[in-house]
Amino acid sequence: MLSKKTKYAINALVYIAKNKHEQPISVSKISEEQNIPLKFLESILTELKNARILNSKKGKYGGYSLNGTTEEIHMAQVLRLFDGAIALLPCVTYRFYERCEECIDEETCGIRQIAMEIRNETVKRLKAATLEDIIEREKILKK
Amino acid sequence: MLSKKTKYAINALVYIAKNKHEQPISVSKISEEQNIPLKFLESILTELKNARILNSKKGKYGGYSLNGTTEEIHMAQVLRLFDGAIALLPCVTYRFYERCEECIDEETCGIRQIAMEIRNETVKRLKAATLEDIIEREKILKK
DNA sequence: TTATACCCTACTAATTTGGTAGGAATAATA
DNA sequence: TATTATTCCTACCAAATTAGTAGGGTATAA
Repeated sequence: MLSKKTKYAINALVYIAKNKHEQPISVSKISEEQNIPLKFLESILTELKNARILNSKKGKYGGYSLNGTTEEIHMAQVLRLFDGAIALLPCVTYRFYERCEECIDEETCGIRQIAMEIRNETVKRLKAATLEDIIEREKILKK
Repeated sequence: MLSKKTKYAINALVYIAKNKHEQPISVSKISEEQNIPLKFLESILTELKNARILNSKKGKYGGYSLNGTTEEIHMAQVLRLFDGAIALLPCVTYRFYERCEECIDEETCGIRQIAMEIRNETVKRLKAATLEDIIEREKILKK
């Protein structure tokens, strides 16, 4: 399951992407429009900024804007940032590798292979889920 | 990520399946062979019994045996039992449906559609991952 | 210079995870 | 029938994670 943090982050990013003509957008605006607790959202956007997914501008009329195009930013990035590894097992992740303590032989572990196949498929789809793709899907669904 | 409970459960099931000629098998035997804390494993096997995935036999020379063939028992069942929903969002699960509180319109939510596609693919693969399949994969990997 | 924003450091309550402890009930066998 | 090996049942618990809140400090445009 995605954490609320991840869901909030994606919703905020999609919102910013949809309103790119009026950037930067303030936290309070996003908070109101997207139903996200203000202070919590503040910390989320700070993390997105530190990860260079967003740009920020301080002071009056400041706010956040995308750092990159809507085709470059995708769900896999956001998910890894807030929820960590995407895979079902720590031993099949690339960035967050860890051995399963209870595992007797990683090389011949049957569920490891299955977890790897699922991860590959999932990551492929999450990378394809760019902001552009999400917005496009919503347009089609609205018809 | 799979919880330890789920991993322990799968390892125990695979172990029981591999040794089906000497059933029933006691918790202590599985605990030793599979590196799983005894008391914790006890509670896991009780849950598997309550879910009718295992049979139990009380008293001396008692223990657990599979309730069903190795082709019938698969990872999706076990995962749902211990970790709940498989999907990334509560609004795309069949058995554990819940609305996302923050969601503005479920019908036109772009990430919902993506989550649904990922769930379908993942469930398909987890259902194909029967005990038989896991054991077969391990045989091939050992060569 | 003032109002509007982001930035930073703490704190916290509730839930989940990964167990442990102790004994009662049951069944095989000597 | 006593012993022993096993499952079954209830209760407890510590650590980690999640989903926030509180309270200012700091930068900047008008």
